[in-house]
Amino acid sequence: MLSKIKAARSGLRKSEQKVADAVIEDPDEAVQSSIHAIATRAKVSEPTVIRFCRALDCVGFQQFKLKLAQDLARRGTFFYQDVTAQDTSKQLASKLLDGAIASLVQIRDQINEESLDRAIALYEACSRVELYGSGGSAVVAEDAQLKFFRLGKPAIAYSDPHIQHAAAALLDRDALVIAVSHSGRSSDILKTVEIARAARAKVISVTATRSPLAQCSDVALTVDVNEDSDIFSPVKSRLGQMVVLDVLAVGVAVRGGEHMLEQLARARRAIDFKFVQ
Amino acid sequence: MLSKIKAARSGLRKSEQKVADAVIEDPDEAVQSSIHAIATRAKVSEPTVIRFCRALDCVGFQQFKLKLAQDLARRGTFFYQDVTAQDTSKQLASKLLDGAIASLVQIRDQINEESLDRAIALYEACSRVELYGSGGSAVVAEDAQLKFFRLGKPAIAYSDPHIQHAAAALLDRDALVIAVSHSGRSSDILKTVEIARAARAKVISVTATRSPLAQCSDVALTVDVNEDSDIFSPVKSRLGQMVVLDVLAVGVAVRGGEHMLEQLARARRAIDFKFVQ
DNA sequence: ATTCATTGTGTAGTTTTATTACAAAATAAA
DNA sequence: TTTATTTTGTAATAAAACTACACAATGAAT
Repeated sequence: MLSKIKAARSGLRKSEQKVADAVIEDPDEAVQSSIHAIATRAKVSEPTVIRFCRALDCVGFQQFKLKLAQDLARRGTFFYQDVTAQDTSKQLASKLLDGAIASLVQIRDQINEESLDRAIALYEACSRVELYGSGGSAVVAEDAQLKFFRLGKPAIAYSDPHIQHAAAALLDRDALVIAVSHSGRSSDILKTVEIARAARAKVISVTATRSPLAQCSDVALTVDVNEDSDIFSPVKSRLGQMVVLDVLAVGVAVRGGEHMLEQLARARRAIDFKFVQ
Repeated sequence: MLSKIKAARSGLRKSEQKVADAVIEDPDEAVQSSIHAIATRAKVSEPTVIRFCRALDCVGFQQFKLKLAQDLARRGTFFYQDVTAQDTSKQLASKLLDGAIASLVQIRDQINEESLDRAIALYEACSRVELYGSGGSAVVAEDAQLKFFRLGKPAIAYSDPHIQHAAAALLDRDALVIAVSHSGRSSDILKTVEIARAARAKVISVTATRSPLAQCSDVALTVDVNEDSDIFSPVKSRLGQMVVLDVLAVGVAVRGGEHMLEQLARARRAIDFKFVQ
């Protein structure tokens, strides 16, 4: 709703724009105000405020306020907070989970559909997949390997930079590399990708926007997350990377049709077989 | 707010309870209704509706509606939806991310503070940590190893069940095991934990509520997630497990005071050093 | 069982808020 | 400059929210 106001602003009449500005300036105030209060603040007449609401596809002021309130509620649900030594365990957990949730919300709102489609196309065109990630990203690469090797083409993950170099040198034009790196600035992974591209392999990177790694890959699936806060290596971006790779794998699976879904179901049953009870 | 109404219901007067019931029965309708409409539906007078609002710590009906609306907005934000073959990539990604977010919200709302405190205490009392997880859970165990080994005590993750057995047999009463398993029913991990406990090591499990694994460990950090939908091995519970272990590690770090935080900062800088630019 | 006190509920009226109809002002076109 | 059109505000109306107060119900004490 707030973004809708911003988008619609230029298409509004002059005095309606004043209302838009007043609302944007302090939305929290706006949801608690009456028409009169908003009209006064925006220095316009009361009917203008109603016309403003109608221009935004609301039947009246009340509905506008309701929509705005819900928008604000969604927005402010999971906000990042620093943990302090005084927090109880419960508070600590809530804060960290809120942070993680907020970062996934951010990723959801930033999905680049085109990149995703191109990534799926690259997988469909390749004959095998190699996943490279070191340190924390190794975990993500391994997790993704588990998904991709069930999709029918060989998939393998390497976490040692030296082995990555060697493996990359042995790739060919039918190979697909998925390079995972939080910062996209680690010299190891950049070198590996350079080698892989020299061997004419295709490269999908899962990394930060506009990072060197993103720039030197065929498709970049970007995962940008506010990490200032993480005490350890970046958990939040790791979660995001895992989900993004899950999206890619599911995307491939869904486009693979019945046959592929059946194959996946079989793989799951084989694992469930090991459970007791 | 809705849960507040439910909680307050019994403490309300008879006719106010009628209002509560009317609101609970159809909250979405309620947020769009006037006092008159709600009063009619609940078969009470209009002032009763206002008194009902006041009983819930709202200054008036408008504020009540606003709060309720925001509550509903938060509630219905991320709901799980199955992916279909007709989805665009964008829809697919949104659905999967919503599902992941919903599961983290669920975990946040289910945190057991007492378990968390006891888990922190177990870490503080131990001299070394071993992390066991196989298959998908191996990834989680490895990720956690990265966190825990920075906290000052040796930490090692094993993903091969046979090696887990052997390692568990060599533990002593000062060792802490962190056992990760989605289902908590894999016979391998149960056997491993049995061996570890026979060696008098302490066991923290990260698994499903009331699973065999949860029942045979000293502390269970439970991660319950609706997985019906996952095409692959359970991504959502894996995310949840990672975050829960992050909470545990941060909890330990925060209680460790300045010294420990400084040590962690140093570890991060050592890694950042490798980046280009 | 009856009275009195207390609590709960509704009626009727008041105030505030939202909305409409219309007229004046501003803008653009002829 | 005139005319048509759009934009904006004024004033009136309708609707909604709220208040004051009176009546009803309940329960405790005689």
